[in-house]
This record gives sequence, structure tokens and C-alpha cells, in this order.
Amino acid sequence: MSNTTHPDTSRSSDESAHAEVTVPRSPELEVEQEAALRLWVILSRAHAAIASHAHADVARSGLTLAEFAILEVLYHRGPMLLGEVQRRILVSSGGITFLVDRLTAKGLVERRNCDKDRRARYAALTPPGEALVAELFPAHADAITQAMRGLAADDQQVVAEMLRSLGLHAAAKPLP
Amino acid sequence: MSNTTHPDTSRSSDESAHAEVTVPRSPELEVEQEAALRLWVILSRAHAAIASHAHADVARSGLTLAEFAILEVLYHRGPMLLGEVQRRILVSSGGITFLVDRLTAKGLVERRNCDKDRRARYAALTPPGEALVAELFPAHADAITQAMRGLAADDQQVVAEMLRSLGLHAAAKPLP
DNA sequence: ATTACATTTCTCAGTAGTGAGATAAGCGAG
DNA sequence: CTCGCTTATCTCACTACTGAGAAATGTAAT
Repeated sequence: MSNTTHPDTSRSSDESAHAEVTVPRSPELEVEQEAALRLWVILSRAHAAIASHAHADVARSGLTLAEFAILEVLYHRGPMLLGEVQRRILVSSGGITFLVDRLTAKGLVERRNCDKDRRARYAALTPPGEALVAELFPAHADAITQAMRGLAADDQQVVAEMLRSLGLHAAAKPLP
Repeated sequence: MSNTTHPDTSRSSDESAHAEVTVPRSPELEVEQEAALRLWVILSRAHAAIASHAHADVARSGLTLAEFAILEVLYHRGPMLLGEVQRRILVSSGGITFLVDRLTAKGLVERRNCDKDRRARYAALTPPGEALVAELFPAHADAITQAMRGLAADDQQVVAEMLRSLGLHAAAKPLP
């Protein structure tokens, strides 16, 4: 089964074990919080559900989602600085080193020095890496598409647009 | 920084390293796939961005998101069979045992036998666990609410409704 | 009752990462 | 030039899980 972690905050009407409100606050805030918490649960579930399909698909080739994401971004955008890849696929700094190491060990990716900046290094697909992505990508795109069929394509665009705002705002906001 | 794993599939116009299309397919499918892949990226990013705020908030009390999710669901719904908690917070079967063990070690949760089914066990908050959730929840709800401010509350409801369809469909679909 | 199967939790070896700090290089002001 | 700050990658000890399978119990059909 698919698996991700998220809170459950659906207080369905009065069946909650703790209905008493200790601090009465503004009704607007209450409504806003309810919407936000509900969306958080649903967002987590939707992400988990889709991710499990994506994961199951890439796992067939012995890759993790993070590995596949790297291969894919290098395939579609060409060689890229490690830091750039890191920001794109959202792993930690240690993570990108680790993942590129592993992909290098598999012969799918290689590091290249950067002439302009001797601290920096490029990640680039090797020919076998390129061949692998070319082979895997169509089926993967199809798996994602199938998994997304719960929503019509035009609704998908609406959701995407809204989630983009949401994500940008949250990413921009400094962590507490 | 926040961190999650997801593919990057944004082929912005023609700067892609691989623009040649090998197999010409139906334009509808092409459009559908583009929408689906784009949504997958954006969904992943939005989830990661919000999750990092949620994570930073609960981490202040030395809890993981999964632990907090368990405490919260037990707080709001009362004692619950382990399997039920597992399905709600979406962890593996091993995960729920492990997490409840850890919360038990922290004195926040206890197991109770089930009279009707001797295989099954309840998870329930201890008084300290209940007190902790009562103390943490308001600030946590606030953190989530703040993180979600990229979208107006009514838009949040629209997105939530759509994501619910998406998630239910994907969760129902058997994995390949 | 017996057999076969399903469900619930637990076990545990394994893994995919994280994150804090180290190292090295570039960058700008004085 | 050189001091202080920033940026890019790497190191490594650590962790929060996963997932496959075991054990125990329930359930149903013959």
C-alpha cells in the first residue's frame, strides 16, 4: 500500500472526543483554520495516493522516486549544477550528493567540473542513463496520467494553478 | 529548508535537451499527460512546502509529523484500533507498531486490549498525552493556517474538494 | 470439526534519505 | 591584498521509517 504521513483533523460534527472550546476566538479565524486543516489532510492524502503510483512505477526499474526525478530533470533540461538539481527535486544538500553518487555507481549519471566556478559540479546523464530515461519515461508519464484520472484535465489545470500559489507562498514564508 | 522528492517535468518551450518526439500520439492524450505531469510536480511542491512548515512546528516539541498525527487523531476521535490509526495516518503496518511503541515510551499513548477481537489492540492517549495535544494543537493549527495563506479560504475549499476526488480515485486504483 | 483463507499486529533487517558541520572556492569592501 | 561573508559541495553519524514475512486469531465453507 501507499504510505505517507499526515495529520487527521476531520472533526466530523459532534462525534469528537473533545468538543469543548476553551478559548473563544473570532469566527472568521475559526472558519479559516477549519479550511486550512481540512486542506492539509486532503492535500497529504492526495499526494500520498499519487506518489504511491509514481513510486510503484519507478520501483519496477529499481529506482527510487528521487533518483528518477534526477534522471528526468537531466533528460529534459540537460546537464545541471548539483545545487540546481537539488532545488528542483527538493532534497537536502547531503541528499543530492548521496543520490548522484548512487546514480554514478549505477552508471547512469556522471559529474563534470565547472570551468567558471571550481566549487561547483555538473550532473549529466551518461549514454546508458539517457537510454534508460528514454525507455522508462513514456510508461511513467502514462502511470501518472492514469493516476490523475480522478479529475478532468481542465480541472487539473485549475487545481494546479491554485496549488502553485499555495506552494509559492508557503515556500517563500520563513520557517518558524 | 523543506524537502521532498518529486519529478521536474516542466519543459519550458524549446530549451529542452530532447525536443524530438519519437512516437506521434493523439493530441488529446498529449494534452492530458501534460496536465497530469504538471499537476504532479506542483502537487509535490505544494505538499512539500506546507509539510515543511508543519514539520518545523511539531519538531519544536520533539515529535515527528507521524507521531503528532497519531496524537491528534486519538485526541479528536478517541481510542482507536491500531489498524484504524494506520489507515488514517497512512503509515506501513510496521510503522504503526513502531510509532505507537515510541509514543508509549514517551508516556503519551498506551495500548489497550480489545475484548471483541483478541488480535486487535487499541491505542489511546494517556493523560499526559492528552495534555500535550491540548497544549500544542492551537499553535499547530495556526502554523498550518498561516502556511495556507497563499490561497483564500474559499479557494481552499474548492481545491480541497477537487483534491479529494483526485486522492480517492488514485487510492482506489490498484497499483501496477 | 477441519480446512483454508483473511485479518491484525508484531518483528527486524534494511534503506533512503536528513541535517549539522566541514571544506573549499568565489566575492566585495576597504 | 586580505578580511569577512556567501555559496557549492561533500562527509558522516543518525533516524524515521519501510516492507516482507511471522505469529496469532477470527471466519466461513465443507
